[in-house]
Amino acid sequence: MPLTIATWNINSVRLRIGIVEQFLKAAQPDVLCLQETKTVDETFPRAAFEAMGYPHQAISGQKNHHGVAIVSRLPLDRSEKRGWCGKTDARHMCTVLPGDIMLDNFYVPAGGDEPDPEVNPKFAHKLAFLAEMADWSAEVRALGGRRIVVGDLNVAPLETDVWSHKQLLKVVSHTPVEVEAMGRIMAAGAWVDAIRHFRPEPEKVYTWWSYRAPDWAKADKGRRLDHVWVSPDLKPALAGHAIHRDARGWLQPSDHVPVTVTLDL
DNA sequence: ATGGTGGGTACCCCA
Repeated sequence: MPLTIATWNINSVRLRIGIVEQFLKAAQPDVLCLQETKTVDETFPRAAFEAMGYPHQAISGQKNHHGVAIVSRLPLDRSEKRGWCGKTDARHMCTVLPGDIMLDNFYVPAGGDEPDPEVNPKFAHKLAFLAEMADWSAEVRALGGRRIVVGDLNVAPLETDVWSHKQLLKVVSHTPVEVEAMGRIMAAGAWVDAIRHFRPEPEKVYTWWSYRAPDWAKADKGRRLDHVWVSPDLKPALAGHAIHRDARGWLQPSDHVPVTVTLDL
């Protein structure tokens, strides 16, 4: 049985519900994980997703910023949010899919502009969040079971995850300290990078292009900030993927594009 | 080296 999971930093789900519908019609994922929904739960467009065939919903929003959600054709069980770094930020939602597959949807702090935790508390928060994810991954590895992590992790870990490794060494998202922090998560052995399973280096792979570039497609100064990881026991089930680059060119786009992974279970 | 764009909200935060 195929299972397709999508992840997309939507940068306001209310503003972009139209292109979300466009994406769902085209890609037909079973589950869509959103980040940066930017709405409290009361004004999340529940009915629109129901009408599109996604009645099962696990939502964690807050005013102004952040916000994550999982909407699904399939029933969701034991959905819960959890605080990270001792904060109540809406950056994580967990649920269990049919077949006992645990799904975690993350929105890792972007980290501000200055890549120095001593002077920039946002960058310190990002590093602390990634460190907590590493501890959590070690626990997950010990527990075992079928698991999927998706989200905007705001780190482009590989040299080929950015348009210019050299020019981004001091740019938040690709600094050595962040890459090492993500390396410690992966060193726990809990995760297989599903996108790089399908698209190994040295191919360049991007999921985000800045709004500030006048011609994003021509300049193509992208970064791979959005990720899908699966537990090692799901690696044999990895059946396909897509990076929906065309969505960056849609009307009023998000700066991130949807990423889908299909498992054959 | 700098500033470029976009979203939410309420005149400034965050990405």
